[in-house]
Amino acid sequence: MVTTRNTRDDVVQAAGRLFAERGYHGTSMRDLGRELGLLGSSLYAHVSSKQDLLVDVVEEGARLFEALADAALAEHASARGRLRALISGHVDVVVDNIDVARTFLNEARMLDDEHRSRIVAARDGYEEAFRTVIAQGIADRSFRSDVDPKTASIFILSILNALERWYRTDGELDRSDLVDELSLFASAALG
Amino acid sequence: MVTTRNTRDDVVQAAGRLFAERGYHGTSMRDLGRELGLLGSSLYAHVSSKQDLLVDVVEEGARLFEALADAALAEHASARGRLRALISGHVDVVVDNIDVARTFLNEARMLDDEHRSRIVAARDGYEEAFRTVIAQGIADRSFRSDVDPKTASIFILSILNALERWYRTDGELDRSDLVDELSLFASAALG
DNA sequence: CATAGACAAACGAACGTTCGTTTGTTACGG
DNA sequence: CCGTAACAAACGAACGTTCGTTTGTCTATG
Repeated sequence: MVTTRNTRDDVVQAAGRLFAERGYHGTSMRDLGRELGLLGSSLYAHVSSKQDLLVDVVEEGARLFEALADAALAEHASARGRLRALISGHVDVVVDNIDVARTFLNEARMLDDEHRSRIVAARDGYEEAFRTVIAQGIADRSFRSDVDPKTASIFILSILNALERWYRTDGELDRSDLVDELSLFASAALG
Repeated sequence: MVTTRNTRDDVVQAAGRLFAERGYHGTSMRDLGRELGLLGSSLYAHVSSKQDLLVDVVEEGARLFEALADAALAEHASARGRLRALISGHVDVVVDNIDVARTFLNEARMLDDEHRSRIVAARDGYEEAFRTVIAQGIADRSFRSDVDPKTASIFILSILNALERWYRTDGELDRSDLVDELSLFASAALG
């Protein structure tokens, strides 16, 4: 018997998995218990409410994306370098934390008002990183002058945020090919 | 008192609105009844189950996208013309049927296996229209030869499918400006 | 033209089930 | 042996759905 007892992190991770697959409202505490081999009521030894679990998963997602943006901007100076780092980092976050990313992207709206507004702010900040980098590239003539940084950043983020809907690590396209395709597409679009 | 009685279409439309806003599992029959000024139980004079409502809304979405793709391909011959028609038509469908589109895009996975596979097939067919048009443009040298029609079609559709998440008719960007921005971006990306 | 019958829409109460959560108790690991 | 993880049972509320009945409207017939 190598089975150990469950920790809070086990519970949060399993919650992320089920929230990603079935949605927050499509997942019951008993479902989650079954996933971990225990009763639904036993989960309350680890968390104080179902909503708490959603908060934990979504805020972890927010932290991952914020950290990636900070690192990308710190480690690169040119607009093209920064954009590629944002894209590559985003792919890493989604591929390595698929359940957290899916829950962050699709279930954050189920949060109560207070927590949701914090997440919306984080998301806005993340989008701003893209917008700023694109504006930088327009200013230094790396990118075309007729692109609108606001819509262009939304478009590129739309592509990145949709990855969770179709990209699977066991498909034909490996991670670095995906980053290449994404960077090529974005680069061409920005001129 | 100008109140009239509700029809089945009223119920389906209200269901689309709530499913889009709160998700299928986040909407109860009593919520839906309240939206129409009736009791939850009264809805069963119009539909036979909650799942039926989801089927109705999602299949309407599938019909709208299929019809748009057929029209775009029939009315244009060139790759660029067809792509712009696909984009413009997609924007029309999303803007004019926002609740249906959101439910189609986000809640179709809540369908039972049988209905869901029909919807997945419809979605695949829709994506194929984009892929074929891009391949056509590569073949006749309208587009760059180093774009992959498969990933490019996914990327463009990712942008279009994300519209429901941010585009609002009361914002700064009107519909034709949006279509221009989208077409410009896609055109530039494809070379 | 009046009226009885058919019909659709809605009600209100209740069904059995599941929901999130609480409580009290037991067992196991450090 | 203490503390935490888990159990088992139970709570009240909400869930989707069914039932018998009422209401209002349209239509066919006498």
